[in-house]
Amino acid sequence: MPELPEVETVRRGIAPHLVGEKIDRMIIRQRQLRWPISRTLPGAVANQCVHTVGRRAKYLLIELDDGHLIWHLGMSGSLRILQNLPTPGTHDHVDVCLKRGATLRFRDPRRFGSLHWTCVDPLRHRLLKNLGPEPLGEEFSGEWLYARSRGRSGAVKNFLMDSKIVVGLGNIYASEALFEAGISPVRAAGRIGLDRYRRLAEVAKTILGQAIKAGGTTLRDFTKAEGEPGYFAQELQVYGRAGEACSRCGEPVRSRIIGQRSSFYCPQCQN
DNA sequence: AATCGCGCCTGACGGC
DNA sequence: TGCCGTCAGGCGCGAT
Repeated sequence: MPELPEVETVRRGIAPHLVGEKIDRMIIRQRQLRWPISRTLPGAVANQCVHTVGRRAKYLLIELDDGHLIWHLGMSGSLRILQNLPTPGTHDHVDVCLKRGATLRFRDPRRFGSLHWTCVDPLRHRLLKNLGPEPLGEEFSGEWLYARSRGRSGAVKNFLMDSKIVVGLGNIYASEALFEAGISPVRAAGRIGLDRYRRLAEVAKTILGQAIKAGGTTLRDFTKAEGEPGYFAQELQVYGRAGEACSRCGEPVRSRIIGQRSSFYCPQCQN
């Protein structure tokens, strides 16, 4: 389940192998992802050079001569750079073959990922145009959260995971940030003060920054571009730790479903 | 405008 | 051993 740090790790892993390279061809074995891949995509990208590999939220933006690939890994997607091309497995849906021989291979067992092509500003694409600020950017702050949360009665965890409020805070990091900030995940977003939101924004930035530095969380399907796992899973304080002692007070960590998502928190430390 | 629930899909896991 | 039901999970979307 790639979250933002994982996607950023993938971006950094594949970028050096792609930038400046020319695409020979694209092979699509399975079009039916979250949205069907356009039939015209392979023809559109052939013989184009890669200029940059960027990211907006969890979307990777691969800039070519005449447009951008907008690539989402869903929850089980991976992108690998391969020099010697093994026979594709059942879930290896897309290959981007470069002229000089390397291949970018997309594997996605659950097919929640997506791949789009756009010839205009990718930030204007329907999937990107309404996204909130990047969590590591300056626009994202306690003040921002406070202002946007006034009058909202829903649980703060759902508020944090709303991509119009801030992107890249998925289920894992939302739980972790709320634990660090000492805020109950079910507290109404509109009933949290500025000081607590400042703390929340601060810890969110710290946690995401540390996770990126560590190379992303390792859970189930995730591995970095080169294949080795990230090393952040051991740093998670509450996620996936129901029943274990809270690292701060020793009370058992609890889990419950909030907004159809499993959530983890310490009933003693978070209120 | 905010909020809620759905559905896409497969692998892992538990129960029998 | 094998089969089956259940669940997780990102996130856009339609309904309320």
